Amino acid sequence: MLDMKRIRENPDAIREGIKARGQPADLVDELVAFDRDRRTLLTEVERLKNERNTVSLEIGARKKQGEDTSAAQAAMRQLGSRIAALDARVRDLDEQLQAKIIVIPNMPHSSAPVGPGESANVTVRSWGAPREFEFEPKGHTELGEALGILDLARASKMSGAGFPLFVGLGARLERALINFMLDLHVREHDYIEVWPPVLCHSPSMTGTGQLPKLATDMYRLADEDLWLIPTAEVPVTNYFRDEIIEQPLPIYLTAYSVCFRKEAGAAGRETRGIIRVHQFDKVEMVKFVEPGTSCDELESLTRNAEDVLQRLGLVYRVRMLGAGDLSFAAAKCYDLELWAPGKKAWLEVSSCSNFEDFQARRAGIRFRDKKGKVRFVHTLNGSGVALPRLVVAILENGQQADGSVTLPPAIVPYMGGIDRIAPAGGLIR
RNA sequence: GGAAGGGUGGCGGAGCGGUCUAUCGCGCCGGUCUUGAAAACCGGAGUCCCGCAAGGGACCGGGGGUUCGAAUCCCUCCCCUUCCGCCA
Repeated sequence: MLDMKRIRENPDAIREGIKARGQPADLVDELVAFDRDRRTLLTEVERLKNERNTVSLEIGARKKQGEDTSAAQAAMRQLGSRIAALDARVRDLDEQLQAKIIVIPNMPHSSAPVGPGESANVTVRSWGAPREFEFEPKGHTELGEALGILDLARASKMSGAGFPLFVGLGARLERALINFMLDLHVREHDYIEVWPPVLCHSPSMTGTGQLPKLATDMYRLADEDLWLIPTAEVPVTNYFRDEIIEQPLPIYLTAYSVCFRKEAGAAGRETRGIIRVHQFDKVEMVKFVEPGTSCDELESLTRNAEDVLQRLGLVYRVRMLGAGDLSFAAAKCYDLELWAPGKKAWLEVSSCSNFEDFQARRAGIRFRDKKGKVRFVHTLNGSGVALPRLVVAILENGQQADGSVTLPPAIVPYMGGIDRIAPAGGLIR
């Protein structure tokens, strides 16, 4: 959420920012008009309340003297109904204002390139060289099913299309990767581990910016105000919702969680395999930092995510998103994309974003600066990293001519010493 | 799911119709003293909104009501704690 004062004082800059995202900016003018009306009414009703407070106090004093105050009481009763009417109008304007301001996206950071959609995205660096294959590399679905570690047919029997089912060493690989990533962030990157709820209510979803815009992309329980989280960003960022953080910043939190997404707008895209699924595992990193430091913190957050990929020896590139491709709440974002040689495509496994004070304002997350003044923190988060696509890259990169898959050395200790998955036929341990 | 008790400033905790301008304690900030710190003493400070300012208004879990006037009385919803039931 943007500061209303900022919109009031720089409407042109706000309009520019929204247009850079490729969205219509007419809401800004409505907002400015509503805000002006609200302040006029507010000034008026506050004047009347001051009068009521003063006179009511006098009435009390005069009654003690035994005076007749019925005339004054009648006048105040009338004033009271005027106040009630004005209060109702102010509240109405407040609600409309809130409904409008909550759907205005964050302003793109000045360093984010401008251009429609994905057109302005740029590769800022890349790591590793794609492996040369002496045979035609297979896709992860074929590999996984042949190895008996991925069973999409049975998954759909349980839950319908779009759900992963890992079996045997596939399930173990999933668990090993989660542990590997959490250990890395906790032991070497100074994050504190959190194991959060995967159902969150509307205030939390609004706090991080999933609501109201993404309501149709999320699963919701039928009888309660609870949603299945699309990312651990939601519960972990809301850790400090409506709080003034009393401990020193920055604070780094990391969490594994399962994530749920309807992918409603993605019908027909990536339907085969586990590249786009309704449920997936992810390790998330979240930062709460002082405003002046958030740019640098985004760089180190991104390096933390890259570290996962480098230790696994996977080829990747870092893309800086243009304004047109930024998510609703982000001011700046780097995507990490893994090379998948079977699919011959780059797969997004992490989005590292700086939200500046946009989420903090919605969620009421504040701190005291050096002068003791209460201010909004800046929040950041990034995947560190998302699992299904990571598994895709590991399978496709590690595949051998005989159909087996060699695992990255870094994960072998987490696999109990197993460094290779070979086809065995049937259910195997 | 049932019963009881609670939600007050960063924390603890008073207040139960009008000097509430929300007592007090802890913690916090500044100062005195000290080589430095602690202690002691003195002083300061809740959050949000409107206003150039002076100042004004709102906020005692949320919403509604009663009243000239509500932290205080009434209704309602939410949350927390304890006990019972069920349960991984």
